[in-house]
Amino acid sequence: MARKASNRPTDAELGILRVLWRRGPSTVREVHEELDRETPTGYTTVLKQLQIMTDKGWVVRDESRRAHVYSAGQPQERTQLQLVGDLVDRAFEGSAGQLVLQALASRRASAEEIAEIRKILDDLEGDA
Amino acid sequence: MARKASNRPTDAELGILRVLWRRGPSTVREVHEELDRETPTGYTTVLKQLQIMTDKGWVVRDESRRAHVYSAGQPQERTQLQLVGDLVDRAFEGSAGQLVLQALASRRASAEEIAEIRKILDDLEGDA
DNA sequence: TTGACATTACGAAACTCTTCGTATTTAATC
DNA sequence: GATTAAATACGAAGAGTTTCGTAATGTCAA
Repeated sequence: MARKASNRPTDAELGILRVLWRRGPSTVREVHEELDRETPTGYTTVLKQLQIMTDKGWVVRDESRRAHVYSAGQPQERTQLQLVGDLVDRAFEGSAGQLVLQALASRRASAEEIAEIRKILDDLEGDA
Repeated sequence: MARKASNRPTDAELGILRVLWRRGPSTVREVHEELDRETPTGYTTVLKQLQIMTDKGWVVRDESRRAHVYSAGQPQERTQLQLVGDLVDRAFEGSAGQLVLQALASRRASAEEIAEIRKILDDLEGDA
């Protein structure tokens, strides 16, 4: 009796991806140091996660040096896109507009972001 | 060695919440019939989930009749808000604006929704 | 009251996720 | 080559999720 794999990074995996997005390619030690500051974590825990994430394809590993170097397997934007699309399907019946409304209603967006959002809205209406 | 409870509905739980949001208060049989169309599921599976969700507080149970009647424990919008906020924190470094940009870049929004989004943007800028 | 049948309760199996201890390997240094 | 420090590999434990079979219970009708 299993659940089907969900095609999105788990919480721990996303925590590591955040670090890699910020730092770029990093060794286990580097990832661990940063992660350990936010959330105390064992070194081998991070190592194991990175190994698992390599298998799953979330990160790629450069083994050319003794300390392997890991980096995100796909651009940050692509992963974010997947996550948003997934949430739209699971909680908003496929309506991105509804999700946007909830997001804007709840949290601050910067003036620059608001301007960018307007531009995208213009483009969207231009097509229609 | 545990992961900490994540304060958001799991996939199966969200599937059931979607049904309750659409149908309103429903018996196990009603939820099962609808869910089974999209994703074949056993009756007792749905029952068990609803019992678990009752414990977790995601749904409330009316036992006044033989066939218990379940309904969502909080408004759809509130759960959606939690989910969006959670994703903003976990994948967008707290920036709702970035999430909105990704959402709009990826999926269609209706003309009505776009108009509504513009209105919210106006309000946001009015405050600032 | 006694079937018959629907419904709920209970419990466990199969699997994933997360964590980390211990063992092994690697590479530089003596 | 032997020693040593750092890094990786392995494996397993504990918690949570998802699924469902089977048992117990409730309800209506004959």
